[in-house]
Amino acid sequence: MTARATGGSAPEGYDKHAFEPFAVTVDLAVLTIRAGALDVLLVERGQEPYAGRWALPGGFVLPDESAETAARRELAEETGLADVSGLHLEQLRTYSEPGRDPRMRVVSVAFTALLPDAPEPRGGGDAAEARWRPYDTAGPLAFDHDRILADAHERVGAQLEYSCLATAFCPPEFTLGELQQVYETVWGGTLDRPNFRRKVLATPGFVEPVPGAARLTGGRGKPAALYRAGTAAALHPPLLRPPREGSPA
Amino acid sequence: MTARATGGSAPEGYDKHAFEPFAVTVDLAVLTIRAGALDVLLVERGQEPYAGRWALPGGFVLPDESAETAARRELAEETGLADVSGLHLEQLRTYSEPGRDPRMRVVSVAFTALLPDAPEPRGGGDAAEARWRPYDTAGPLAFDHDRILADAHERVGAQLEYSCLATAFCPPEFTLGELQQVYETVWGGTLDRPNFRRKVLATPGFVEPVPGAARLTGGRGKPAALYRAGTAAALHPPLLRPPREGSPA
DNA sequence: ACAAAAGTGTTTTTCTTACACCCATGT
DNA sequence: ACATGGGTGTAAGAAAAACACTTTTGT
Repeated sequence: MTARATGGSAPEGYDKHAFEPFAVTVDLAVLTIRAGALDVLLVERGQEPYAGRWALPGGFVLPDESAETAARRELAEETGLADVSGLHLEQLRTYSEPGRDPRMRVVSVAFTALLPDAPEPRGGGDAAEARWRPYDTAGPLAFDHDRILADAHERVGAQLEYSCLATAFCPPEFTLGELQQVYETVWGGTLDRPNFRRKVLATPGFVEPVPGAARLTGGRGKPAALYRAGTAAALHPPLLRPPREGSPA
Repeated sequence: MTARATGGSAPEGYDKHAFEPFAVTVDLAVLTIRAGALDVLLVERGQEPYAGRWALPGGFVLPDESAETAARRELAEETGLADVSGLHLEQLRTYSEPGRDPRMRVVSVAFTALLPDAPEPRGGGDAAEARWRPYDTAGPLAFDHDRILADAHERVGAQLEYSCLATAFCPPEFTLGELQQVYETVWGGTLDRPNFRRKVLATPGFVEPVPGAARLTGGRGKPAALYRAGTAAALHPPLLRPPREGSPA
């Protein structure tokens, strides 16, 4: 809905300052893969509450912004990247428990952002310190950010199954080995290389080969072919996570 | 994030009434299946803007409520159902475009709700009129509710593939034919009954048989066995939508 | 007897899986 | 030579799709 009286409790006259206001913010779970590990961007809090604790980057939605616009602005500020227009940014969900910020009523729209390479954050804005931290040892975070981060991880893991999202973790040109590493890092297991390769190449629009020559993978081994992200968004059929031991009947 | 100064634009002193407030509301896309068609709950607007137009039910989030709590309260008010505690309610996403309500800044957290049978809405609250409308002829709705409704439909359709959500459209005890109708109605096609049956029964925890006897389906035909919703939440492997003609390469 | 809906069986095809194996490069 | 990672092939098994067929009810 939008502003309209229901339930007999909400104002109809729109006296904009008569009722208890909600602050609306965005929180960002910015994920990347560095050295084969899933990392998350965190900022150190300077003041109470949770002073000295790490938190997800974020900030207020300004009066003329949508949450998406605010999220992209914050992403640029916190990472220090010049161009964030091509980066993957997606709404996760909204957190609105009354007590989640002890000071006032704050409703926060959370986003997940996926980055390919990972330059050290430039610590823009006024954030005391911004830094990449391994996902596994990120917590405990301020506020309800542990939960937000866990939700983000779960969502990204699920999206890898049925969307082409994995390419968002890769640079513009990448090898199939790098793409496979994305899956293995987020899912936390290993995949069969020949089968992974077949599935990816059999999905139209997932990746497309780059006409140029092959590249070294970092020294050893046969040079790998380069691919670009394709035009497809969905994966049909999906690339299912290998079933964990013990879960099936 | 939560209230914290970033980017140099947000207040740090928390003068709760000094800045332009955001109104926070919930919008509900309440879906059900009636007579083999997908129906959505709509309310008729009494005043401007969009007076006389149909809209999704919803309302303000009260100062001590989470968005989820507000959504369930609105659901009870608008449907007139005595007990909405068991009904499926899930956050869809948040809509925050600055111009989506011409009067003031309204950020709305949208939810999807799924109902089994469908009593005519009792028009609780102050909504002038509440009514079930076929999904296909629901629009055009007020505000950005066409978009919200379309997003809800897409989300529910996708969730049928990899979750046990379909049982939320069914009464406590149902036949496999009814369950199949849910899929066919939401997806808009036909499924092969023997194969559907096998897939459902092969998925542990999706449905479980009711010890009692068989029931008539409405007159003709062999009485069908009754099932209850199982304990599983996810569907492994998923029940994939039949690919539409023309989409695969 | 017939229509309608539930339920079972079977065959064909497709996809997944688990490997074995070769290729190209750096040390 | 050999370790390392890229890439190809293939045979066994599992799953999905298509369709024929039987069962049980109401009219």
